[in-house]
Amino acid sequence: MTTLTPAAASDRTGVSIDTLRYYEREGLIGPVRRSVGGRRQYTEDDVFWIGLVTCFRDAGLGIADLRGFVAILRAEHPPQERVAFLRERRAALEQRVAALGRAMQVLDEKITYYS
Amino acid sequence: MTTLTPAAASDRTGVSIDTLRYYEREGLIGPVRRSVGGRRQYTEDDVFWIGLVTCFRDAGLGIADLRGFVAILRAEHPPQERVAFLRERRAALEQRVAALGRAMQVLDEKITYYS
DNA sequence: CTCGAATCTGGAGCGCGCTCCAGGTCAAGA
DNA sequence: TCTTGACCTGGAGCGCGCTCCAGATTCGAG
Repeated sequence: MTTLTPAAASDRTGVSIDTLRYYEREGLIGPVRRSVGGRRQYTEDDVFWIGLVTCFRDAGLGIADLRGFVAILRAEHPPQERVAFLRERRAALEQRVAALGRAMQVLDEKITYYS
Repeated sequence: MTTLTPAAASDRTGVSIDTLRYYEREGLIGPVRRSVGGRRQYTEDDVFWIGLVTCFRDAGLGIADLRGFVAILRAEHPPQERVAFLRERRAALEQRVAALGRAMQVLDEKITYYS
């Protein structure tokens, strides 16, 4: 199976090498397989997962939130517990969207006013 | 004209007294009028403005962003410059909404999967 | 085999956005 | 007048999310 060096994984994901190691330390990704010499070998699955993490980070979730997300998806949990957790997270995101909507409305008012 | 003490302004806005003073130091609000003895006296206008700041903070804008916002609205700028700035800010917020949408979609997929 | 680039680890440093603290001032009630 | 509590200032401290650094190790090209 073909794997990626840290530099390649960084290029593919747009996440810095330092941050990749940080995420791994924090348990958000991996643990990533190592070569005999101890170098990291990122798989396609790793890259995909990093993409998910990035997606949630971009959406404003904190490291702790993501740790929770990882925990729920990785460990064995009854489906209903997972669904409950996921719905809760979704609701939180909706709150954020609402906050953004309010701010955009204020901007729109100002834009109208100055136009 | 009736004014509010720091404690009252904090109650009304939901922003801590420390944070109100911090915002003032950073130029996001005020400068707030003072009593003879040097205590702050918040006006209704101040409270309203604090509401705006809070709205944008909740939407995820940084202190520096808000300083820019304040500068554009307070100082004399040609309307078209203000509008350009406001539109730019609005576009940034749309980006954030899009990021949230992507994250919510991922959650929805997982929810569907586990349901 | 040698050299240089890439990677490793542990830990320090940094910018942000507050939050807290010490030490002093002001103001309203008993 | 005295006390008590809210408020003042300047500055330190903190949690987050990286980011950078030193010093050692590994690996591929020549």
